[in-house]
Amino acid sequence: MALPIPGTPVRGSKSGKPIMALLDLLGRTWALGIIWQLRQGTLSFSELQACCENISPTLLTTRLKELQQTKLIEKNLQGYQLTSIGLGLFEVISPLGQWAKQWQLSFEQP
Amino acid sequence: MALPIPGTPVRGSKSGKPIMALLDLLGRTWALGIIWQLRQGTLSFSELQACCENISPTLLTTRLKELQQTKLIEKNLQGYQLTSIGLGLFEVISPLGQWAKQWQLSFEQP
DNA sequence: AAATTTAACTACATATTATGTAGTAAGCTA
DNA sequence: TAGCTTACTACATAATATGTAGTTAAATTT
Repeated sequence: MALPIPGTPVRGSKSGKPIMALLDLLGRTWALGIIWQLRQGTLSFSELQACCENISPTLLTTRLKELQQTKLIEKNLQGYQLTSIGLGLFEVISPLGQWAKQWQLSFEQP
Repeated sequence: MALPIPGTPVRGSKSGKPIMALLDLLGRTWALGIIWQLRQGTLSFSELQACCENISPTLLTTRLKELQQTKLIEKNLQGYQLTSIGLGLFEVISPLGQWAKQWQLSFEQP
């Protein structure tokens, strides 16, 4: 699938509205999970693979490339880390952790 | 794929950490897009289909069921709307709209 | 009331993505 | 140099998504 670069046509928006590009990118399997796992620093390819419940190396390679090309992560000598842009994204989505705990309660106390 | 209910094993976490269930759910094609489109009220099946760049009816049906079962959306006479839980989720992710605009700038001014 | 239209789906064949195993390449380690 | 380890790539199989063509039921028109 074509990379969802904001400003270009993506799934969900021929106009390339940046939010649509973002939702396309984050909606791809494991993309959010990878960003979440990198929140505390660098992880190597195999560490990421382990963190992400043994995501297949094929898909991990694909997602890492996409996230690099969209400037959310970058590679360093030790592995992969969030860029400053990616860190900014994580800060936006980090409240999801707390929200998810509340969500869980609605299944336990129906 | 099994529904990602927090507290049960999901892709990414055998322990069923609620954040992992959430990332699994939101990482499915169009799930985030559907939530985003419902932010301003009720949309019918066909309105959603149109909003989501002609998502296939098969997949829209599947996602609507998943999002209902995970309590994020509900059906009413006019169509589908966010539940109060789903609205809470939208409020958490709504800053993505503004963030995406900043993200776009990094592609225009490299 | 019968026929037509419309909205909301479902079925299914095709196409695209993801998985999982195996293998390759490059850089240490002994 | 021979054997590890890490980081991938290749590829066959399996799971998902798409797109077209129905089907069903309710509303509207005639």
